[in-house]
Amino acid sequence: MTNSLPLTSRSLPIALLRARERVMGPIRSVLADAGITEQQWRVLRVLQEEGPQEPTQISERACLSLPSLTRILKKLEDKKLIKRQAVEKDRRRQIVEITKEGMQIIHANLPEMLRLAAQTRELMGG
Amino acid sequence: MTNSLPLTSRSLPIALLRARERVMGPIRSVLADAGITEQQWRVLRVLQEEGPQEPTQISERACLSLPSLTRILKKLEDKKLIKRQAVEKDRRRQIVEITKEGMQIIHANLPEMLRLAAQTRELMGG
DNA sequence: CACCATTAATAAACAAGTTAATTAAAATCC
DNA sequence: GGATTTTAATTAACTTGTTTATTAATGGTG
Repeated sequence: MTNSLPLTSRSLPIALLRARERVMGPIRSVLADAGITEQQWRVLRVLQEEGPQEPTQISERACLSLPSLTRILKKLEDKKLIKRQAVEKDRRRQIVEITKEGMQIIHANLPEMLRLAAQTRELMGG
Repeated sequence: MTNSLPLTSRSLPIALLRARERVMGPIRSVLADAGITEQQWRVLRVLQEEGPQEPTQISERACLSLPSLTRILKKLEDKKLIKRQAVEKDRRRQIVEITKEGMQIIHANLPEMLRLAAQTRELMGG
């Protein structure tokens, strides 16, 4: 039961999978208690850090495809963690913004999430 | 457009996502031409390398949860790429085996897949 | 202005990940 | 031997990933 990830020829993709699971498992657990998913957290975090922005930009920042983001925004809107407003100049666009309820979730979980991120850096050798 | 992955504080999980996509994108493309998915390939590959075995063992080797594996085995069976036989001594168990058709898919794609794996090692710094 | 290409967002279809529950067979324990 | 626990596999419900198609608005060009 070592901490090193095997990087031999054919096990490489599997090593990536195991590393991902080792990192994301505890993160999912914390977020499940908060009632949101890993991807929903990423979207909220982008909005909290960088302010209101358009879906295309969010998808780039949060590393989510636009189709996935569409669904996620719908769920976050249902939970009232974000809100949207139309852009007048270009009616194809919209601006997404985090709500007060969304900010509360961020503040309640950010310290623990940062702790887990630090732990991850350690796992990966800094 | 550098090749290095940013490992700063909060971007770490996102770096993992980007690395994963950079690695798996080309792999998915090759396998799509062969008519199977990344996970189906992993299952076939385990069976080809290690011989017939039980689902629990496959799930460990291929890094798939048992529920996911159940579905994947069903699809591989429909495609006639694997076959199963019951275990007499313990009727909860079964033995999964790759078929000739399954082996053909392996042989047709293994060289290119190994090439991509080598490329991945290089991307990750060997 | 009309036509065509481009862009932002959404929708649809399928495969997989995750968690929790369920089924059925084996093993254990009294 | 019968009740209980454990184990292998499956099922169910929900969310996301991926690809392709679609909708609607904008931009550009003749």
